[in-house]
This record gives sequence, structure tokens and C-alpha cells, in this order.
Amino acid sequence: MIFVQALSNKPLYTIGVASELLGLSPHSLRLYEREGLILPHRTATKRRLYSDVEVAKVKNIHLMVQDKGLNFAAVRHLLSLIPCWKIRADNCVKCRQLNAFLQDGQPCWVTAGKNKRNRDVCRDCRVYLNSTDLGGLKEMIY
Amino acid sequence: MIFVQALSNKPLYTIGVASELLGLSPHSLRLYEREGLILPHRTATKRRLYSDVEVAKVKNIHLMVQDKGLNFAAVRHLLSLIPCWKIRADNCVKCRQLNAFLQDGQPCWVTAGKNKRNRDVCRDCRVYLNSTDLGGLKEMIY
DNA sequence: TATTATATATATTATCCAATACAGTTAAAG
DNA sequence: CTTTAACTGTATTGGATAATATATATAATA
Repeated sequence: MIFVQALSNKPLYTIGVASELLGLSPHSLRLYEREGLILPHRTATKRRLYSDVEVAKVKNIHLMVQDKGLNFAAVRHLLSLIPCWKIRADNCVKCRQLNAFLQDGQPCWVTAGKNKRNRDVCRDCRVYLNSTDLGGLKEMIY
Repeated sequence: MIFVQALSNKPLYTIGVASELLGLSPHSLRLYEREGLILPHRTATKRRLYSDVEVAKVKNIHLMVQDKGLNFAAVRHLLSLIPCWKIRADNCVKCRQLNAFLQDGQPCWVTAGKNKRNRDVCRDCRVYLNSTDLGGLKEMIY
């Protein structure tokens, strides 16, 4: 299990570099994003940039899929279980307003992150950072 | 969504009757059990008997699989998220001893329910009863 | 006791889906 | 500029898997 909290969340790697680090094709990384599992940074011209956190998240998600046999829908649902506005100090007004918790297996950062500002908030959210692997998820439930 | 709490948990239906009620083949019901998703009663001679709760649970699980696109591993993991010994008044010593929460996506009633007494306890457990559909699960997390 | 239903176990099927490959366009880098 | 990398979108594939079928044995029932 990889603990993402200690890792940097700074945009460091292009998709090519990230895919090499992970041993996954760039298309897979784009697929993970399209499926609402990760939320990589973007440059001004829409190029993806991955942080160490993102890389670890992808790795963990890949483990969930490969080792635990979970499919994408499962990961999405698991990542959507924790209500960030119950945990965050700022109550995460945007996400609560969007009632993301009640949406069906859509992580709030997918629903809320339509514009860049929301995306940036969600990307640094404790829920987004910790709800990557099952261990972190269970810790938050605890 | 079907709320299971109000339903009876008495062994009422044979597998044939239950499968007719659900529109599923008897084999599917056995499959759900083998996959650790349900825990039907048994007669002295090992015949399965299903309660209204069990029927509702199967229906909900089937919805998760059909509508939400979750696979069995996903349902198992979701049903394993809530630690019953944190919720139950009796602390559910057996389950905590078995450290079921840390086991990989194995609901505690699968791990704990090797003997009939444990099975019966688990079958009436609030966690087993409520962690059938995603709504009940989220309520418990709340 | 004869018939029907259920039990376990294994084999098969038919679909789904994660991952990859391809095609055409746009941005970055040397 | 020329080359390389990344972008979006669509098409394909290989493996997993939910569900069914088959076979044999045991229990319930009429």
C-alpha cells in the first residue's frame, strides 16, 4: 500500500514520463481520467501534468483493479463514499451544494471540477488525497 | 431502493420460490452465496431457506450489478467496509477477533460464519442488514 | 416408492470491459 | 522548420466473469 499524504502534489511529469514510471500506456492514464478516477493538472494548453500523488493514486487504482478484481465502476463508487463537506474545515460548500454525495458513484471532484478553480480545490482535498486506496478509505470511515 | 430493516428475517422460501420471486435462476442464488454476498438460512439437511430480507438483499445486489455496473468483487468490498464491532452494542467480539475488517474484501459474516452460531448472529447483525444497498451503507458512514 | 426439488461440482457460453492500437490534429522541443 | 510528443476520437482485442448448462447424489413430498 502506498501512502499518498507525504507525497508532493506539484505538477511534475508529462503523460509520457508518468506512463513510463507506472508501466502503463498514456492511453490508460487518459482512460483513468475519463473514468473519473484521477484529476491531473493541466498546462495552459491542456497538456496533462502528473504529480507524485497522482502517480501513486494511479498505481493504487491499478492494484485495486488487478489484484482485488475491482472494476472502474467499483473504484468510482468507493472513491465517492466519503462526504468531503463533513470532513473539511471549510465544509466544502461547492460539493455540498452539488449534492455530490447523493450522485450515483460520481466522485465529487468529477461533478464539482468542471472549472479550473474547483478542480484545484478538489485536487488538494484530503478526501481526494486519502480515498485512493482501501486502507485510507477505511481509516476515514473509522 | 429497498429498505431491508422493516422486513422479516424469518426463513420462509425455498430456493425455488425465492428464485421465482426474484426472476433469477436458483444457480444465481447459489452463486451469490458462494461469492459471499448473502447468508441464507439452512435447514437441518442443508436446504437453503430465504427470508424477505434475503430476497430484498439479492434484489439490491442484482441492481448494483445490473444498473450500477459493479462486479461481485466490488459488492463484496463495499459490504466489508463497515466494522460491525464499532457499531454493535456487543462489540461483536468474534468479528473483531477475526480481524475481519482488515481482511481483503471479505465480509465478516463470511469469515466469521463458518459455524452455525456465528452465522445466525451475523444474519441478524445491523451491518449485514443495512449494508446491502449503497444508501444504507452511506447512512452508516454518516 | 416414485416423482420432484435441491445439493455440490465442473464445464461452457456469451457478454462485458480494461487496455491497446490507429487516425488526424495540435503543441513542444531541438 | 523538422521532429517528437500529446491531444481527441474511434476501433479493436484479449481476458475476465456473470450466468447457464450438465452430471451425479440426496432430500422432500405426494
